[in-house]
Amino acid sequence: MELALSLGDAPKPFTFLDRTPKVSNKDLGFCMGLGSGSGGSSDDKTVSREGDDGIDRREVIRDEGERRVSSDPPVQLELLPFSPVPRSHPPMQLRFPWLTDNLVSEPGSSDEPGRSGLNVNRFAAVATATEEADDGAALSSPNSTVSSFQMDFCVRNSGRTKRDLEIDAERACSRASDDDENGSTRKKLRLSKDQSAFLEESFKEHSTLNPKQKLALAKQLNLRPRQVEVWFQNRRARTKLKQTEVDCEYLKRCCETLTQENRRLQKELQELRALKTSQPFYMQLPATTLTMCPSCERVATTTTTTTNSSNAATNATATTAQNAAALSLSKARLYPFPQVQPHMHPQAQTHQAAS
DNA sequence: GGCATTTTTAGCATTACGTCA
DNA sequence: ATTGACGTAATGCTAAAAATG
Repeated sequence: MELALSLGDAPKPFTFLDRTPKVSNKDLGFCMGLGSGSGGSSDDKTVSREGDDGIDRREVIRDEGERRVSSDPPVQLELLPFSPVPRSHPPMQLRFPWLTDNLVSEPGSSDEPGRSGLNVNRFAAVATATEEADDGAALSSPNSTVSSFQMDFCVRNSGRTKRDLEIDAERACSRASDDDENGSTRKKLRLSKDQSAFLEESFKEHSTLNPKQKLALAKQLNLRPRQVEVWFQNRRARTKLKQTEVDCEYLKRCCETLTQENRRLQKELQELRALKTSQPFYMQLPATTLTMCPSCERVATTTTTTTNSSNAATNATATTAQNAAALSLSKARLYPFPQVQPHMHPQAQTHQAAS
């Protein structure tokens, strides 16, 4: 049994969304609730320096949390595989922003019929996020595409209603503001199923995030970059733990198998010893030994015959044959490793061929 | 280029919160 | 209503890598 778990070492673009054009009409996947924040204030921008230092980062977090509620309808993103696309709703596609080649640069210039690429600035919440990302991107990467990406998603119907998502966002905001009042209390926002599902899908592509990806993901999910970062850290830890459990289970089974095999071999050895004492001709068998070729240090098999027992062997041909068969079977069982091929040194081979 | 210092990041252990039976 | 178990978000610390002077 072998488990292959690729975690993807090198950062690379998420590819599962690259495939979306192929399944564009069938759809992708999960229903994503984006609680839209209110329009970004100038204050928001001043504090969106995630990464400058820990303190500043926490400040950003607080401010972003306050923004989490809006009267704007939340944007729902369907990510459930191949769910039907209601005609009444424009087709959407949630893309990772760093996949610029997939993005629709201008509304209406979509390469896919029926898909309306929406400029992120059309949504107040996203516009806010863009402003933050501009700051963040400017810090993390001067050539970052984060600031200029345009998210291509539209409102879609899903199992959850818009109101549900609004309630989610309101609850999150209410908790956040309560915490802010308390000051010292630890915030713990439970991510929605949709957010988790999207993060999960992202994790399948990348087990680690670069700053650009982190920012973009945070924007899309309306989370703080730190939350995305933490989620990935915890997710990696869970993966590792799970893998450890699997490995442990596997080793346990190996151990059990080997213990059983050991018992069986011990038993067989006892039987062979009993056979040896009861049948003295057992010793007349040719002995197979392993020797090391001195020149190339490879193992070779040699067979020697006990010469002084030839008569006895002749007299007991049948018995010896039986013993030989039993012994060879036993040897095969005793040493279930890849057999050492009889080795002959190249020089010896040429010599033998010549003679 | 080599070195010292600072910053960033991932990993890890742990804590604390939310949910559920 | 309470409680304990569990899952998981969040925190703090460390070491290594990367960036900077």
